[in-house]
Amino acid sequence: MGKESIGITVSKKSDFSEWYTQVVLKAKLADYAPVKGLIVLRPDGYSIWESLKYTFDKKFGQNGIRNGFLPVLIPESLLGKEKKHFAGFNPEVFWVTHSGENEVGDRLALRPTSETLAYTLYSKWIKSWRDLPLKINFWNTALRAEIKATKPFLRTSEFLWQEGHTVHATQEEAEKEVFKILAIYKNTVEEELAIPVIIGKKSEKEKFVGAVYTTTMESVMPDGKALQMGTSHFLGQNFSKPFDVKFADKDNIEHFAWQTSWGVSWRLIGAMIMVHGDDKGLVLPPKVAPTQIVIVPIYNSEEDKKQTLQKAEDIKKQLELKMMRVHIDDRSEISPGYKFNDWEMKGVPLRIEIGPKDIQKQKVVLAKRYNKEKIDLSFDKIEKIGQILNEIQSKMLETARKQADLNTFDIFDFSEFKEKIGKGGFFNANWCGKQDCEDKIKDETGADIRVIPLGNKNKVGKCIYCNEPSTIVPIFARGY
RNA sequence: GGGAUCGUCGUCUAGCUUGGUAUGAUACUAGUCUGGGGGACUAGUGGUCGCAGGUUCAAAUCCUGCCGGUCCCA
Repeated sequence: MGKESIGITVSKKSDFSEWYTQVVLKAKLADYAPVKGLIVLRPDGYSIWESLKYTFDKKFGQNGIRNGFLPVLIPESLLGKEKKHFAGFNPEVFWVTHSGENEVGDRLALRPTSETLAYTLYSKWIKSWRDLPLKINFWNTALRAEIKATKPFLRTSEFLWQEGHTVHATQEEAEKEVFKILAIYKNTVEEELAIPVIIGKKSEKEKFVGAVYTTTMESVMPDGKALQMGTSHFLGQNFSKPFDVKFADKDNIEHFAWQTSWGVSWRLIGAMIMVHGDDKGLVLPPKVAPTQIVIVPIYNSEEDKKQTLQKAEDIKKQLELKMMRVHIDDRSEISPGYKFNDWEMKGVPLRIEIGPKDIQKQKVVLAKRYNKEKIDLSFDKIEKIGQILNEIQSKMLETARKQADLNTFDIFDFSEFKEKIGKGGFFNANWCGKQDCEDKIKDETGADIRVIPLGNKNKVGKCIYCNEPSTIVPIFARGY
């Protein structure tokens, strides 16, 4: 196997789909499981997830949300209680029909989502207005059988996610919660993963089955397709009624509660790979990188080796004191060049090269992954590395934002829309609000309404399809 | 939902048309030399050819079914 097949063998531009799969496998984030549509997370992949979980937990906690845990099996009778909800999920539910040799009475679903189970419990737990609000988040996996072609992190039959479920005494408070969560999602994804997103509402057609409305966070990927990166739903009383989630209010009258549910999944990792990766492999934003800095010591004689490794250790300790995640690649059997390529494929944000020549000049060579820049840094400036990592983080967001802007277009003419949609992108287009037009646009272009951005009001125009007057400007795109 | 294509040591692969106990590389192990962008030489380990049937004296190769991967189009 030559150097061609150790690294990524296709370019991101010419064969995006193949490129993506290779990066996931070769950067050792994940591998395929023996069952169709399931993947295994390897330590570097799981570490990114843990980092996101840590940040979300902190922010959820500040908002009065605590974590709980729900079982994976849901009886059919429960899952079917809210009819539209059930109809929406039924085609992709995995069913457990046997325990050992015996058939189970009520079939058991492997949870596709936990609303029905959580709310059965909530109805027991909530009696009084004093029990509200109830805000619990669950970190778990959900199972939805994917018949179509699967893709690691983006479309798998089981995925890691968090699902939050809150209950409130008033509609106003519940709706406020929906948007608070959406804001947490947006700022976390932008600050941690350096991916710019657009938040807003889904159309009636695209909303979560069972919700009153769905808010969403969407981003345009480098191949021009849209990726839904998280949703926060206002459930109204649609579930509290069938599940009997009610409480005695201060007026001593029983009321049905108002509810929300919301989630993000490991799709966020998929988005990060697509947005930042390049032809050499993965590029990790420093904040979520399992290893932020790799030190490659270079030496030949035994004496040089000792001296170089010693200095590398010193630098490592110095950086670790500042809470940076550092690794020294002291593998002796492979050459420095191999290591450079290896760590670049794995996306480590910064590389420090140090050898006898550097020690003589009291400096190291610092290589930045995201723009391939190499600079000299003297020993007494080592502590500046923290600052450099922060700069990289913000530059990456900036670059991603420019990329997204280049993939976003205002469009006023339907035939022009049909022509341009082939190349992908986000299209801002006026829409009359009728589902009929939405359906026909989808039929003729393959694009659907990804998001109706917040604060988009009174932009007077004509519906791109039927030419009726319109004040709504959703983003149309083909999605993942 | 429709179409195409693939599955052989850890990885990539030759062999399949025309059946006869599997080729090479890389990785791995050991040693020597090397070391600032995917090193060199020598020796060694590793595969019941995705799974299950069938045809045959004989199946990686032919037939049937299944499982899994990848890509393209709705």
